[in-house]
Amino acid sequence: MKLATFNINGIKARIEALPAWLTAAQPDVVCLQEIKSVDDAFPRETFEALGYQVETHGQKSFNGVAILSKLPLEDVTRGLPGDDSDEQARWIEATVIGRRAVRVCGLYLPNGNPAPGPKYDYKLAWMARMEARARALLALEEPVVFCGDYNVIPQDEDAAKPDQWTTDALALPQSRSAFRRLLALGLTDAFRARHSEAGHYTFWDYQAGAWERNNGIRIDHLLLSPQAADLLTNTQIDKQVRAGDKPSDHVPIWVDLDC
DNA sequence: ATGTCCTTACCTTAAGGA
Repeated sequence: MKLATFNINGIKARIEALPAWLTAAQPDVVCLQEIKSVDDAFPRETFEALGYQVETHGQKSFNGVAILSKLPLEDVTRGLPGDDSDEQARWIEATVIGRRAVRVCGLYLPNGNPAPGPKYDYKLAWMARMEARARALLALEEPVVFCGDYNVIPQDEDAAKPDQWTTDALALPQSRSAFRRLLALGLTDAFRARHSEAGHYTFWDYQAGAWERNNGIRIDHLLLSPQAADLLTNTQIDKQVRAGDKPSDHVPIWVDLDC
């Protein structure tokens, strides 16, 4: 089962680049972030024609997540538990029926800038809610994958220029600490488990020639429950997508699970 | 380097978010 995550920065703007990557990469399951679309406006037919079931959790203008899957999906749920007043569309779950059933959580973690401030408070509260949800799913002792745009640079080696991020919500100690708490639950950062060296990124800002200078950061992650980690056979970042026509500022990252 | 891109609304131009 090839399972990917991709922050597309607007489904309308990526209506050519996303199908092109799907056709080339052939993932079984894709979690999308920042679809920036309400459910009714999502161009589902484009992806159904490529063989994908489409489940969206959108909102107007901002945020919005979706799951595309060539394998059957069951028990789709929308929204991160823990705050009924939260109206931001940043979380979707589904069970993928492959040779084994895998619970997939697609997430778009709040950016949190400027920090300190209410946006940073929201980020940290959201991460605490995610920790609680992860704890509940881990108790099932089944394969679970938490994938998406975490808006967290886990360590300095995950940024080309870590000095540029020291006061940013993506790299502040509280953000990194909350990310480490997820790992401490028993989750595995799939990419870091297979690639120990520095210099692998999933995001390059549109500004200031970040791509041309390879001034990137690694903020898109797939965290695996122990039962999913046991099935991990491969994981890669599709960096070349950033050099394509009309690219997102993020690129896809994926895992292969033996199931 | 105040450097770009996407979306929406106040819609041929600016603002908010990232």
